[in-house]
Amino acid sequence: MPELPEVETIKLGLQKYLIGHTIKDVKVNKERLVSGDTTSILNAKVVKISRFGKGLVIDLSNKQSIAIHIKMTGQLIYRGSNMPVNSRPDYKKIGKLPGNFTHVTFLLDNGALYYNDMRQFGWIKILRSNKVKELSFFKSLGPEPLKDLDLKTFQSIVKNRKNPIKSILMEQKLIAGIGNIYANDALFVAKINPKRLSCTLSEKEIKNLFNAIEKVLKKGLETHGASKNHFVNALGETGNYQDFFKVYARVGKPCVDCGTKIQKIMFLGRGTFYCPNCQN
DNA sequence: AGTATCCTGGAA
DNA sequence: TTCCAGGATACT
Repeated sequence: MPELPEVETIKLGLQKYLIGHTIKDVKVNKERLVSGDTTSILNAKVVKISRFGKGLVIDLSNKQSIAIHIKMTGQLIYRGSNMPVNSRPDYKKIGKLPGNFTHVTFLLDNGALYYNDMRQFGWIKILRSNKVKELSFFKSLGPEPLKDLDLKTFQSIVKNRKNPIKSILMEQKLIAGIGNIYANDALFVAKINPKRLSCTLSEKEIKNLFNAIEKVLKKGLETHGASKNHFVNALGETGNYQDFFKVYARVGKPCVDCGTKIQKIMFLGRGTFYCPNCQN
């Protein structure tokens, strides 16, 4: 599921409900997904929640942190102790918590945070706050779009390589946070074929792509993420970006610009969607 | 650059 | 029953 807009949406929700609250207990049902000492965060207060690429970091008052990557099917859902669960609008989708896929539960002084992960690809690492940046995932992250990725940096990333442009967009070491959905849609907005080698892009195309990345990520943020599959926000509610997909998951449907049928191919091991007319 | 891999469920 | 799924990594 989750790419930059989705993880950012979760982050904003967690900030709202967790900051200033104390972790009273941690229950781990799937040891494989968790590393570090869970007792080291008991009675610590949540002071800060950050996102780096598709990763989340919860900083605690005792200089410990919880680093989380939810990968494909992870969910972080908060339920306050005073929320009447059965009446929640998301209850039908999420159901009882903890549920079958709840692998970790953080009990707080104001409720609980549940980590669900059907495919169990995600991870939660508990460690000293000053060690987070040493984790290989965070250490190797490239610049953040909408933040420290400027056009000049983007140009040098693109020009100096002869990889397919789609692989560059999705490479977290080069640019943080873009995954398959937003890579597909950004390439469509910029009218660039996903297979094009990056070094063959003109100045104009690079600029268009840079703007397209901003545009689709901002739309993703505005619509609170894409909930085609498992993504839900910190309250278990779905997002709306799936209603604005340009090409992603729209195989056989008409291109929003020219009406040509959107094609799907397997490329770089991922479903790749494009308009054969607009994206030559 | 391509493929297998960690898992499970839903769609075809 | 087979294939596919938005991630990241470790191989060839």
